Amino acid sequence: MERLEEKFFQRPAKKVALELLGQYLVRKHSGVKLVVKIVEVEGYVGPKDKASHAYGGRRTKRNSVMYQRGGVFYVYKIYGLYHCLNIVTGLKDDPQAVLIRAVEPIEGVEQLLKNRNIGTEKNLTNGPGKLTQAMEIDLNFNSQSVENKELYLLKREKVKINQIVKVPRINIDYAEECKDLPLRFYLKGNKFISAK
DNA sequence: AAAATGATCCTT
DNA sequence: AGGATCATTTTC
Repeated sequence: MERLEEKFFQRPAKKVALELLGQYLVRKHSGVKLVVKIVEVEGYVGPKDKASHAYGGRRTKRNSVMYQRGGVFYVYKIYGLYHCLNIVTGLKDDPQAVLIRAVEPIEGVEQLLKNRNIGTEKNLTNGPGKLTQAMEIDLNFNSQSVENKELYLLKREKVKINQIVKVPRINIDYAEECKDLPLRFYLKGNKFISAK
């Protein structure tokens, strides 16, 4: 199966976000292979996006990865507890990214359950912090290329536009007029969409 | 140097 | 509806 290369991500975040739905994310870790399908994403679209870490061209130790070329992972720790997985999009010095919000388990469910220390698929990967815990994704992947051996994406059939729901993003109440922008996309009817 | 803040999750 | 929990960011 064909992998998504850096080139795929070197386009506007909104477009990349839409096309990421239905694609597979693969994690290889000490001989175990985990495969999931991306079912929910959010776009963060540059310096004028008040919801973005890079709003106003802000550049800090944490978000500096967003200014790299599209096709590298942006992983950060939130609330001191959880990790969020993003993929940088656009060209160098254009800070855009797509946040992976929810995925559907395809392969390696046993290991995913074990990593989350729970017994059922309910609440297994339906949120950004949950999926990173289930797949053992942490700061080690920050600024790594999508073209690496332990975490990468597989190209799958493009999802039809009428199966995609477009709504405002979540938990960005501070973003004022930007908070109503429809940049959260998910697969209609999928059981692994994050709460709310 | 100190205070505030989360692109969240879990329990009540 | 509120608490956990702490690295990062912002403020003084």
